[in-house]
Amino acid sequence: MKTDRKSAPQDLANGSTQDLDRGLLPSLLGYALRRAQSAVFADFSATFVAAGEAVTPGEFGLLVLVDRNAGLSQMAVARALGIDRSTLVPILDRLQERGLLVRRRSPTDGRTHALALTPLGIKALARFTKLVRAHEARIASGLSTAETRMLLELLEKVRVASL
Amino acid sequence: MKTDRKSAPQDLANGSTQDLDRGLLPSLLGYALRRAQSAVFADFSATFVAAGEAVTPGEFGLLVLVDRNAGLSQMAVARALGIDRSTLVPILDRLQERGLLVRRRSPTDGRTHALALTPLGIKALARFTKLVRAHEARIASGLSTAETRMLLELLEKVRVASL
DNA sequence: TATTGTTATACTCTATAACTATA
DNA sequence: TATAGTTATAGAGTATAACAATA
Repeated sequence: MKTDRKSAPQDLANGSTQDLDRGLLPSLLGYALRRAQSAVFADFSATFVAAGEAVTPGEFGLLVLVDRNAGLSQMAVARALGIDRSTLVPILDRLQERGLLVRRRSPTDGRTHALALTPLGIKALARFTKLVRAHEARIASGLSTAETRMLLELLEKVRVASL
Repeated sequence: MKTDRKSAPQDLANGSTQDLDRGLLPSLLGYALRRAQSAVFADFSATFVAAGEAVTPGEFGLLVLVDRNAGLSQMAVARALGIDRSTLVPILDRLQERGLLVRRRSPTDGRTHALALTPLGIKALARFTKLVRAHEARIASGLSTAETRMLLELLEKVRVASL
């Protein structure tokens, strides 16, 4: 396949309202994924800002993980999230400063911290979960339930194939 | 729907190989999108590193855009990419330092820059495009062509619903 | 020796605000 | 006045390397 450079349109210079030629980009899965992700992230942020809350998708995922798995270590969380252990430190610092989560010394292994939500963190997570459900309903509002299920399956197939 | 906190499993402390309980996360579109994106991004990076090239998905998209739309201004590119004009500056700086792209003064509007690929940039983009096609084939390798087409459509519906 | 968490450091992406040149 | 591009600055996310405490 060729890049087809010759068929480029005329000079569009600056603030033209007309659509740009995106070439092969619209046929790329990676590009569609990035654009969808970006729009979904914007809706997530807007949902929380509108409710006077401040949580990122990553923080929400972390809170759910710690809530469901008592006494998780930082390494275990980092592995589950696919990030470096050093990356996790400032994220936990912030959550801890906000009183949502605590690092306890593990009684069985002095090197690790047993992570746990505080009572405040548990209540906050319940509020966040409601907001996430509203957000999810909005981003899936253009899809039937069958399509939503299908999309989840296809995304998982892509994820596995990309590992 | 409830959060179903009671049914959480036993203490998993640290480096347990066993899978964690991710609660409601696997049913969330936003979460599936983030995880797929992350894996796809990792494959993109690995593909370029293996070929001795260094381009991010964002840089590739920018290069395609400038290639297909001669004389585009920075504002037009920023709008098309959905980023602030100030965010674009260091990205263009890097591409220009690498000799792939130039900022020319627009003859018609002294405030704007007409962006264009250099001959080197055009050749580089051709190489990058081949790598992207290989990368795309890999991430879509778990899908039939019908599924790939379907996934593109569903992602676009999600993007539009999230705006 | 190996692992966990932390710190120091660095790079990218993102933004807002203020500045300049031009319209 | 308004717009385009730049700079200064700041915050979040990502990483690597080195260190202390513990195993």
